[in-house]
Amino acid sequence: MLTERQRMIMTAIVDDYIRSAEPVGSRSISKRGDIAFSPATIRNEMSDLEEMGYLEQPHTSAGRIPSNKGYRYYVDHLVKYGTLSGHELNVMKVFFAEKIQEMEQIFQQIASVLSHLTNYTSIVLGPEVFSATLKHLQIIPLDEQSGVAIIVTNTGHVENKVIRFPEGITAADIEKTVHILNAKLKNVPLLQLRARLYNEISEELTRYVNGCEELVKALETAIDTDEQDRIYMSGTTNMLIQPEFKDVDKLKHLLDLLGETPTIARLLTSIPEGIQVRIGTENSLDAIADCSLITASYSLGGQNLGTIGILGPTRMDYARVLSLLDHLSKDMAVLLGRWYK
Amino acid sequence: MLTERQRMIMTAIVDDYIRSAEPVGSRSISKRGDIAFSPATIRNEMSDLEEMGYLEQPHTSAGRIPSNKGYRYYVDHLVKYGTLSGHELNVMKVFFAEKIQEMEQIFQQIASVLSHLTNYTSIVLGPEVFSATLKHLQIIPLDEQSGVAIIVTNTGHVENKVIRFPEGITAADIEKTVHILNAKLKNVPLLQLRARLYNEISEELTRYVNGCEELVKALETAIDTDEQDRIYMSGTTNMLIQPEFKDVDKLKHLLDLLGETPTIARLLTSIPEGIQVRIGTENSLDAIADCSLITASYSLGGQNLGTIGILGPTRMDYARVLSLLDHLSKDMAVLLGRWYK
DNA sequence: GGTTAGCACTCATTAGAGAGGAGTGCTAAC
DNA sequence: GTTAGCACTCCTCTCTAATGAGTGCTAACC
Repeated sequence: MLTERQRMIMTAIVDDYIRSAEPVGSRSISKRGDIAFSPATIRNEMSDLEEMGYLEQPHTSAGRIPSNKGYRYYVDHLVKYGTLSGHELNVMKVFFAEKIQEMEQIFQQIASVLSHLTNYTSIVLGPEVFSATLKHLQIIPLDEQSGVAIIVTNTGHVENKVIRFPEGITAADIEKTVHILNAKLKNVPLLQLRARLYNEISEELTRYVNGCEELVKALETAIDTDEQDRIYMSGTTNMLIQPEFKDVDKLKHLLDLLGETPTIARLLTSIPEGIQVRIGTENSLDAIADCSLITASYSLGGQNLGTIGILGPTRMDYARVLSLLDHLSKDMAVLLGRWYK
Repeated sequence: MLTERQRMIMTAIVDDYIRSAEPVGSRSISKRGDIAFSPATIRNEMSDLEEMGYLEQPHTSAGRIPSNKGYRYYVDHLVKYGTLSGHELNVMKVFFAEKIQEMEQIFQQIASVLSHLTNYTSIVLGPEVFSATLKHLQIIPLDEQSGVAIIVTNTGHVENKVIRFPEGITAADIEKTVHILNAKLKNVPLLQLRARLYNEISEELTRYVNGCEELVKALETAIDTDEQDRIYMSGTTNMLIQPEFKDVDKLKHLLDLLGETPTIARLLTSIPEGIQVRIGTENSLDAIADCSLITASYSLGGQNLGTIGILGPTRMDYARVLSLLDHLSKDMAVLLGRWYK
């Protein structure tokens, strides 16, 4: 579609604009050395590129900036993954060498490393709890009417919820129920837990225990954990230093959105595996219409576990972020493999 | 110290400045009606008040604004608690009528109500877990080398931590240890748990179980929960709309600080009971040198549990926030009483 | 035909000048 | 003790002109 020269010019414009945040003029490209044409020639090409929708002009006498379509073309055809700098590798090495105590720490730290290295906002989607299997289920009574339901997975993750006991159920009933459930449900994937609770189990239970339907219903709420617990974020305040968010209103919208963990969780879970770049309005959330979201899924043993991502202005350093995410998502497999042992 | 007229003028200046965020001139005060003196007279008084350090002047030909000392005097001697508006009462009524499922929800919601009613940032310090007593302690093995230690309190709070088993300990040993610990430690306040673990218990345990010292040490880390889990915050982005934070650098510092939950936790736990106002540099944190922190502790049955607070610019509506916090902290006692039943 | 030099034109940005106005401090009169 | 009057300060706003980066177009060049 585009000639080689147009591709070179396009690359130059995107690169320059990413660096400077200023519209790029024909003369500055001509002076770069790698494109040995006069400003007039480049102007003609730029005019064509604008007509095709890859560039736009803030006003008649300004340089050009990439349009969303332009960024898309750049990401799809032009960007070259860079190699990581010594500093970057070092920061990651230090991080991966650290002794990790808790699962959650890994993801919080990954997010922290990402935002520090990029000066953008990082979002990490931790592994789905549901891919884990049930290790142990327990109800610990607090008083006559209520107790804490606790679910432990094989990964060491603990979910807990205060539940209210149904009327007239005895402590012995509860104990019996839990005992039966444990025997039946051990090592069952959490994902299937709900279905199993309803189909097989509850039928059998009613034979032994009075009023256990209510109890099972209460238990169900405990496994119904929120997706938002999987979200780890870091560097949200880095948005402040981006010139595209000088406007306080726009900034507030953005930060408010980032505070809505459930929305962010929904956004990240809806993204397919692999490395993905969503530019501007491709995200269909108004608040991040000026942002790009780059994500990379990480996996273990072929199974997709979660996603790490960077949210920055559309004018973000795609090359660097892409190579960083690529590298880090692969390292995570190693790290998690070590953890799960 | 101050004459009645000076106090009136002081009140007028603070009130006006809180409303307008603009330096207050002598003429505008004279026109208010409640102070029937000419601008010249008021100018003389203002000059005296400035000399005493209660007012300052951004530049020679501007009006006066309250100094930190001025705000301090205002808060200590001049402010009158307002009565809450119908709207405010209504929002709170709706909130308190809501069915609360989990303890944590209460505090998150209180924070949310506070920030929405005030348009400032709210911070809630939840009750100290340590004031609760141990209901149940358990170790659920994940594999040969590790397991999850779970602690349930009488309030339904659950703490959990992955621990590594000491070398050579058997499943039976672990079970025995947990059994002994439960018998010994049930209903012990968490605060005393650590001491009891070391003094009485571990001595007795060594008689029965091999290598249990290591296990106890691992358990200890589980009760060592972070203060930061007690912090609930809402409305941090409200800082953006305050004119005192037009400066992006200052704003970033502030938001970064608010993201450091441990620091915030330390700040709030260091504040004495009752209603407290900390103005500007009284907080000794650079990032909130232009902010005031108003806090009110809440209690249940005479025992202090935690704190609710509002962080806003020093130019904040003290009267409204004070009466709101006063009211809400008292309501919380009722709410928590109902919860603990 | 592709490339380039030249030139007129556009328009955001900046600096400077001047007017306006809010507010003060001081003095003198009430 | 209070107030009117007045000179003075200094911020803010607006207007203007200059600057300059960048464009589009045309005509010449290879």
